Amino acid sequence: MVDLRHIRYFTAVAETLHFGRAAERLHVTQPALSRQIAALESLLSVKLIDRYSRRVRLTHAGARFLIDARMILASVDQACRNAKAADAGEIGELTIGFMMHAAFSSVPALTRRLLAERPGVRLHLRETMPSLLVTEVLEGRFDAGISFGPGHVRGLATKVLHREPLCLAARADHRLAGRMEITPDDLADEPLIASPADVAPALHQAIVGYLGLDGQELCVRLEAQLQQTIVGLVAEGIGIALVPQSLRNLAPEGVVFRTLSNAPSVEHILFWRSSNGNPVLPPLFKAAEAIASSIG
Amino acid sequence: MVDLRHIRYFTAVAETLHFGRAAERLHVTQPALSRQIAALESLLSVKLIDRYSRRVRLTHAGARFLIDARMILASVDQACRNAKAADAGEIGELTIGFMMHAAFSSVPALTRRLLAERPGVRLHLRETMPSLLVTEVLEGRFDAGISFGPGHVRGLATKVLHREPLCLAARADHRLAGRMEITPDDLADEPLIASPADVAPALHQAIVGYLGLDGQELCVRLEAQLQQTIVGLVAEGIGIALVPQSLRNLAPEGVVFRTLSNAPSVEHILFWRSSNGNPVLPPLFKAAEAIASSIG
DNA sequence: TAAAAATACTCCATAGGTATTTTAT
DNA sequence: ATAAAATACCTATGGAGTATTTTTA
Repeated sequence: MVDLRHIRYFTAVAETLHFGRAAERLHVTQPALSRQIAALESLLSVKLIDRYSRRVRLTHAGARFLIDARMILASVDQACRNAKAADAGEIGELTIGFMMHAAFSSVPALTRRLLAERPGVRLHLRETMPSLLVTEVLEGRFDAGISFGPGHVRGLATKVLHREPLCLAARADHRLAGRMEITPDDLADEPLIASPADVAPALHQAIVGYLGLDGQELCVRLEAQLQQTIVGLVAEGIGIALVPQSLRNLAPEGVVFRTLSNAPSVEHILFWRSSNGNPVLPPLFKAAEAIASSIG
Repeated sequence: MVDLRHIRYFTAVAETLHFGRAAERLHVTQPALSRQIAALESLLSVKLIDRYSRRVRLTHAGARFLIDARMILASVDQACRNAKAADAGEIGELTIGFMMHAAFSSVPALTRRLLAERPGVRLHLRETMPSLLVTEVLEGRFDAGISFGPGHVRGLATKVLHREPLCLAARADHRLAGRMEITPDDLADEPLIASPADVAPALHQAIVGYLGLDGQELCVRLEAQLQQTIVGLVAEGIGIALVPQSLRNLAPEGVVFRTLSNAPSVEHILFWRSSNGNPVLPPLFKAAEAIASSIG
């Protein structure tokens, strides 16, 4: 069976056209080299080298084999380096799922930093309904997720990526649109549009806490999973909402955003399965730490 | 040093994800396989496989290495087949030099047949001054040449490819242009344009023989190496010429061709260095024989 | 407890080394 | 006569086999 020794030895002879010097280059003796070349020719049933008493030449088949042999040796070398690079997280693939509106805040910051640090990494970004994110990460289809905190889930590790205040989203003709600053009292009788508690517990909690409804049910006129859907409904005049500030980036015409006094914040949390061994995860944590440290 | 055994063994384990079954597939025992995989990981300093007590999984580095490993094994296989194919003349390169006007007769016939028989062969066709052809072939820059017979040259082998009669080329306003058939006597006093004897001995001999000038000097008004140059000079009214029939294919306006009674023929000869070991030469001979057998 | 991989130990196939021969210039 | 590859013969590395142990689900 042909093996790399044959190919290495052949390449040395083909390149020097001299068994003695090739043997020297390979740190073996000339007879050992002669025998291996003969063995290779016998395995292939093809003469690769013409031996004359004072010089050596490649046959046409040998010239062809040299081309392939060099390619093979380069491939083996590359394969070894690739394995090391993959182990070090320098090349590889990473799939990140995220709630959609993070596409305008934490996702670009995180990916820009990771790719700058690891140009060999291929990222797969998957906009995903928040309700599915944790499952996808736990079951290994995503390496990491970004949402408003999955809470404490066994087997998940987390890191805060980004923090942003909530603000009021209302249509321009709404009575609160004229105010410069909004207080919880202003919102007391207003029916809100919001996500269900189970979809975004942290966001829900921030809103409930801000309104001072300890234990009371939040009065929700309409539920939607995605923040941009909520803003869309605000634009239609169906209600008002408390949404993360970054939603300004994708608001439709006619919606205004107003600062809340003592505004509560929500966090974008990066999370991953603790047992996930993808070597690209550590560089991702590092990128996450770097952008988290720039939180105000 | 990594060798193909490591790569073959790893691929088997990676594909079965089971050391026992992989060992069976490889016709070795499980401990031998385990040791070789461990040796590979140690050579790379990278863990390629995660072993659990009841199942085996690839690490990320292992998954990367599997991709490369399969490619390497396929390349080795291909390299062996290429060497055999090159040895059999099924793939390879062949350089053929030829006198220019053969481009309209023997060259297309020969190359069409060779390439139909050997689709993997790459042909390099080189239009070449006849005076250079023999040297190029003898010195190995061309594998074969096509011309009007190089005569007997030590170290060259030859094969007749094509035979064509000579005919008269004259300008339309020449006195012989009106004749349907020309005899040697008609040409007695006419100064001819022709190639020097050393450039195309066989052609020269055919003309001398036809005119019945045993030993006498051929009366040549003007010499040129290439037949198409000669026809060009005929078109300018500088003289007449006896040229191979295939020159009709590239005659300029105003030149007519007239049949010679008992016209002599010249042969297109394929020749090559007898010691040239290019495995594509035998298929070329075969193609040459096939088209030669269709000579009238 | 059992399936599956790792380890311990032995053996031998084969790659490599030394000395010599062959070959063609 | 000599440069260079092949051959003969011996040595020893390391890959493979058998038997056994370790590991964890």
